[in-house]
Amino acid sequence: MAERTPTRAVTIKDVAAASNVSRATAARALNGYGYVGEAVALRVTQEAARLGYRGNRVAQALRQGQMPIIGFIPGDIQNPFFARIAHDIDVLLRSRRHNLIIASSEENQKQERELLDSLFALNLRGLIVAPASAEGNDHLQRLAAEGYPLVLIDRAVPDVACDTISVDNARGAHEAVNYLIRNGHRRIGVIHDDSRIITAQERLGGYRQALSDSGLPVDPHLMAVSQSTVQHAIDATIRLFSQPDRPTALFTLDSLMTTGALLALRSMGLCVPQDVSLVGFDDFDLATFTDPQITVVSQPVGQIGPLAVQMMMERISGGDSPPRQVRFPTRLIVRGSVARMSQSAR
Amino acid sequence: MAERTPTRAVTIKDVAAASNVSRATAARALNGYGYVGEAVALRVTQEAARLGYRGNRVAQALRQGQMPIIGFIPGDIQNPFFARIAHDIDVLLRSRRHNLIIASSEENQKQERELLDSLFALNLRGLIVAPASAEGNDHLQRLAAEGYPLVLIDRAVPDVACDTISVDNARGAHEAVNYLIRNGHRRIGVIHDDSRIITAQERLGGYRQALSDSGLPVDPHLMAVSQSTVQHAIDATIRLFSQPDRPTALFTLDSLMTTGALLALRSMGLCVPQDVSLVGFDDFDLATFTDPQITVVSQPVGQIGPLAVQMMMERISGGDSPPRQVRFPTRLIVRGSVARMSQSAR
DNA sequence: CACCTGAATGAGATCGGTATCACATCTGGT
DNA sequence: ACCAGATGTGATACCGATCTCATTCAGGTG
Repeated sequence: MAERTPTRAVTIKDVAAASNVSRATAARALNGYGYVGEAVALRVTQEAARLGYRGNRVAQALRQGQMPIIGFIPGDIQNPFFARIAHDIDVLLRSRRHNLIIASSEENQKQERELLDSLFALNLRGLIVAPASAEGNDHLQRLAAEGYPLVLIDRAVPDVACDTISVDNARGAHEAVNYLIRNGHRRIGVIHDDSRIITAQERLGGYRQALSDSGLPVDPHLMAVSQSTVQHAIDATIRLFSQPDRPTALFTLDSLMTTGALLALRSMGLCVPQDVSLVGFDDFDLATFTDPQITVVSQPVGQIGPLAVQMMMERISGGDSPPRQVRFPTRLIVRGSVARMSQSAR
Repeated sequence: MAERTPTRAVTIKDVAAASNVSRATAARALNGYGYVGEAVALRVTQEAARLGYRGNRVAQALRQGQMPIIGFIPGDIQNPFFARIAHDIDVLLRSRRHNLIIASSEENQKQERELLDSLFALNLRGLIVAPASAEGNDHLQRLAAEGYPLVLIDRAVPDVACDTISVDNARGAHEAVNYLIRNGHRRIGVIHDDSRIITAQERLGGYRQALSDSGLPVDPHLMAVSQSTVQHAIDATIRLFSQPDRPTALFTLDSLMTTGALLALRSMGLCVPQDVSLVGFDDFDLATFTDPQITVVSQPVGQIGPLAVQMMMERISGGDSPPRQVRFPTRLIVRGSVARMSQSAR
């Protein structure tokens, strides 16, 4: 049928020639605008189908100014949290005839800047970003100020006026720690990371606040610095629980740290929840896989992607309403990893 | 500084005007080809920097025929196996100044076809695909025949002549089942799926072959049909182990099924490995998280992405050597989930 | 019957960058 | 002094699709 040299694609010129009309008329027939004769329109569409014509998106994009593509810069695509969101965004965008480019910043702001530049140069329609750092976001600020479609997810940052979707980290952490306190715990350890990721800062803030609200001291000996990897969390947990007067409960700031803590506690021969109670931030597969299952603060992962896409599409189609800042509540899922402290043990 | 209206980007025309040279000269200076005077070159690059000029990739792509983008169609981006590969590909492509578009087929061939079309229309430089089905791959075949840069990963399919990277599924499965046999097991169950994914078929083939090689019968009662989800695997496992003469060992064809099997066995009060020995195909986080840890057939995940990128870049830069078909060996990682059958128990 | 309106079409500009070609200038060798 | 070749620069075509503008022709109106 369609006689095609291997390398050359069918252009609108070919269709026009095959239909004995001009390029302009062919374009009108194929895109259905302006005046086109019925017979001609039919002929053109048939020829297009016969030749296997597919419009060249690049040329269209040049004319119209942009590619039908949205960029997504998550903190780390291998993190199930972001993988899930990426998947949701991808599916929804596709249903709106757009594509998604994913480029992971690997929690590195320098890389984030580079990615931003490189994606921006592709003339995408907009960007969805989970900023790697709470500070130094002038690159985002500039984009937002220019009115470029930008949606921030998971991590709100100050001074950047754009649509933002985040989670109430402070309150979630507060609730988790408070739950431990209500169960009689007084020495509550925390594995946190010293990075500039704002979610971690907010969660640590919630931990501190919960302690002070109950009149408990914020003891530096109970706070172990880690990074957001399983291995670092293992080390930090071991450090924390090798102390003479060790915590009776532990709060971990994300799922990787929770995993690390579990592995470390097991290697130290400490049982959850008999020896140590545990609450983690962010729900994850493993949490229901252990025995007992882990009590966690869960985030509404499934709502973030869809809302991000909705906000993005509104921006793209010219909505210039003031930026929306949505903050989802978290939910404490009580499972079996917290034991009630007896009075005597305090 | 750079006086920019919000919507209009800096073009090479602006740079040329600011430098008092023609567009052609500006282009030469910025891309470093042809003859350009030293002083002029300096002036142009400085003006470009001052104005914040970023080349328009879309225009470049139109001229040169393609976008500096590779497409990737995995079976399921939420599967850690593919997430890992996607990440590797992304990092390597970026170091070669390319971007990656990921579009998950969700193991659905129809969707795969649609994605292929939609990505193809974007004039990408090439596609990396994990075909959803072993059959009906005329869409891939056509692309390969045209000489379009195409690399198939994880799943080799017959009749498509292009670079392919896969894993020796049959041999891996054979080795796993053989290991169970050597440990005295005779009634070895398998959870398989009836889908058209070729890896599953090959692994099931290895299971069958290992049994026949040892003179053991292939008993349909020992084979439970599932799908590649945790929930389906749970059901299949329960069915399998509710029979009167239940298996003493179980082989699962992928990590999701292994997870499901573990959950099901626990819910039935069966202990691994005392009551049932278990070997799974594909290593995964959970496997080292359980007690005892699970013996698995591991695939060289970390090698697939890099090799795929290498092959792709060779194709893009015009290499027209005959298609390479690389098949990686698997490795049996012996951990604690297989018990030796005593003679008496047979 | 001149004039207008709407339908149908083609010619050509345009998007931003790149590549070819032509023109000018300069150098050095004979 | 003259020409070949190297060097620097601008004009212009081109990639493929779209859109504006001009043109043509049919039919209706005063």
